[in-house]
Amino acid sequence: MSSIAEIAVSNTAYSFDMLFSYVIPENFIAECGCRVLVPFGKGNAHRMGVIMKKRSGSTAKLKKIISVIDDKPVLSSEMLELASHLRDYTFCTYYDALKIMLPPAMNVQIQEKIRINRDFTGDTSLSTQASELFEKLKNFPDDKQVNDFINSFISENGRKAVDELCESNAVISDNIFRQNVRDATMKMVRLTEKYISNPENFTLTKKQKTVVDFLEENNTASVRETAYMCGVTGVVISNLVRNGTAEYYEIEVFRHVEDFSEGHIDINDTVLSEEQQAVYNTVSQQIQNSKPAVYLLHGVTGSGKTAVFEKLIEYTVNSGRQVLLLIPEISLTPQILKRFRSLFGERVAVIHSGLSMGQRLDEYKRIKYGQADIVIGTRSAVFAPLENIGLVIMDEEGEKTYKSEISPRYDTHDIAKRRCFYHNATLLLASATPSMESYYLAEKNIYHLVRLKKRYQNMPLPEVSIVDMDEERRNGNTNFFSNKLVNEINENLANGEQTILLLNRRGYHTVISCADCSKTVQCPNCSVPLTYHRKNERLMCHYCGYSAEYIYKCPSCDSTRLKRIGFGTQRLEEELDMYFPYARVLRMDADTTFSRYSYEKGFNDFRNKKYDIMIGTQMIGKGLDFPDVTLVGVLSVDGALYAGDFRAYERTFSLITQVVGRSGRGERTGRAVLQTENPEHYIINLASQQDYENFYKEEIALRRAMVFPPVCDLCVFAFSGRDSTAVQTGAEAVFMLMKRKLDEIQPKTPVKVIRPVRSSYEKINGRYRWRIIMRCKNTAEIRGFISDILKSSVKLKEMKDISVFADMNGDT
DNA sequence: AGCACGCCGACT
DNA sequence: GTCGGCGTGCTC
Repeated sequence: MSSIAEIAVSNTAYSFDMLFSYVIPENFIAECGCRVLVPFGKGNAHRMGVIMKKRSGSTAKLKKIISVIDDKPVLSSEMLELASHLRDYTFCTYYDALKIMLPPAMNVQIQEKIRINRDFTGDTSLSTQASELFEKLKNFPDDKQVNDFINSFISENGRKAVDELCESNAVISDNIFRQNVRDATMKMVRLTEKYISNPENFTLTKKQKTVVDFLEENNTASVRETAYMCGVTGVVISNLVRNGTAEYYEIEVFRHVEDFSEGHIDINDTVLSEEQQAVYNTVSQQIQNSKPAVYLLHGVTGSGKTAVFEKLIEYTVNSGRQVLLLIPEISLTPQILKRFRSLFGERVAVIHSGLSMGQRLDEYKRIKYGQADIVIGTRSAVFAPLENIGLVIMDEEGEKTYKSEISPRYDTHDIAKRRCFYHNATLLLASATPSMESYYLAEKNIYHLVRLKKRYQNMPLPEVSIVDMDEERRNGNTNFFSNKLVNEINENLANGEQTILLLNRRGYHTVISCADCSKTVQCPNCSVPLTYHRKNERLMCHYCGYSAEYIYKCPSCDSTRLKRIGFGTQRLEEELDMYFPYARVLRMDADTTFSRYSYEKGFNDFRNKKYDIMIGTQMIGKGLDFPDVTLVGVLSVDGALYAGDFRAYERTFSLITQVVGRSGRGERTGRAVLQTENPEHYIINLASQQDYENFYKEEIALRRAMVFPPVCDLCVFAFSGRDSTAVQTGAEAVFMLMKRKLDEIQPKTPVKVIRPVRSSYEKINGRYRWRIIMRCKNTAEIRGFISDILKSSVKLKEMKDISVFADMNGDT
């Protein structure tokens, strides 16, 4: 008879996280995987928990479960086990690990409501504090006031007396579960009728006036957008609402997920080429074998990987098993969704962050109850509650969005692999530019490598020209556009063909620099320069959202000789105007990010040939399929090359390869123009030839020589805090601790700890950041060491007010 | 992270 | 004499 539950409790710190044992009261039905409510800590505050294990044993001194939330488990035993794994590998708490497996709507908040038992007839055994409290409570006329009083009583005196009253039944405690239902709406603001008819009745401050002017011009906008455009915080807007000038209302967003299908498409209309068929045969054979295996599909851009996926998915679901298709980012690949809904209809469930909580919950249920056997989604969809997986596909597997940057800091590859192992399923990783990690494992025959070498229908690869911008300058052209690129664009315009222009993000931003002291204007909260935004004529910080008015005087030396530098959007605009005055140009700005579906609209308009040229950053270079694009220009490929971290070459290669691959996907051969200051650079040359194999050879030699992943693992210990020297001191104290402990344990695999350094942006959001990088092998022993360090570092006095986390193989 | 217990200074 | 400061240790 098992009567004890081992429970993962919410809101524990990593330093004391463990499974806590509670008694399951006899009349409770509480299975593993059910959510429960438990008393926790000295104050017995109510907390959420999930039952991880059950056992029998002495129940002495254990607290009791208050209530069981689910009558059936919400998490399978596979998921519970996966949560423990996640905790061991990513150094998070049990509860954090469990939380990402559930849709956010299931992450309920508990609110305790206490009401008085009017039938209670006194109890002489009550302590004086409890009976005094009870006497006071009796004087309140309604439950609401009782509850309010008790809450303030608890915060002043603790819950001892209240619990006593609960125990003796003098008051009754109910737990209300509140779901975070901020569902699918966007907060909008508009001027009131009252203001519009009599504006003279209102007195406005300067900032309020800005907002009102903006609203008069635009009628209505989202609160976020209004704040952004006017350079104010939400407070100004809420003041306007309070004095009756403006009003809030809500509109529904993200509603378009349902209507994705464009009528039924028959999968039999998809005909595979010989090469595609060969890949299909190999992988489907493996799925039939029902043995866990990983395949790496390296297919050149435009080789028709999606068609192979479709056939494999059909094969898998026809054999009664389920499929998980993971994609790097949903807002850039709406066509994939459309396509799969049209092919497979209601069997497809979609999980991504753009859905409302209600929709996510619905999709989760459809998967859980077996109504959907094909799941498409981003990173977190790898935890979809499928119970009979046959195939997991990771499209564009080298994309960095597959690595979580927030706790739990997991890598989707690991989770997918583990789930495939559990389900005897096949994992198919696919990319035109596989990650070094995956290709390395394929080379070692741990993964099976399959290839698509030809473009679909044997279309040739784009013809790539590399333009030396240095030489261009020597010949007197100091503009952003080389003569070559201008000629190519003109040719496209004349032929009615489309062009994509790619800028690197760093250059795209304009920063303000002083001609006298040569300092840039910095964000007061973050150690990054403020960027100039053309749209609202303000200076903004991309890390913390700080916004300031445009300045004309250098903050350091008071000089007025300020200049805008960077790949000025302004100048770009002017040059576009000068060279291509009649072209229809679509700009996919970073500024547009606050309405993510404006991307989609933009892409659709571009696809429908409403524009001749599309300009944007990284994001337009990946995964999109525009059949009429025959020219791709990269204005400068250099920025990414010198990003400074060890993955810079890999990312540059991938970016160039992918963007060049956007060109010539329809019937006409594509061209690409790469502008660079380093025309001889091997990365650029290899990428222009789409020569992944040689890139890999060069790069792996480098990684071997320098001892970087994939030949070893890198664990980053990231420190942050409000005081800059305290963060450094904390990091140094932990560094000493690490050295000492390493000497003690003498690990079996080599470990090298590099002394603390400032993070590349030292200050973000007012917090200073330092890091320690550790070269190691990700073994159980090393993970134990990391966990131990994290737990013991919170006890160091130097670490007071400093937070630290460990990230295995994340960004350095 | 909270929360209680415990040991030293300024105050009616 | 006591109220309250925040150092220390624990959380089933």
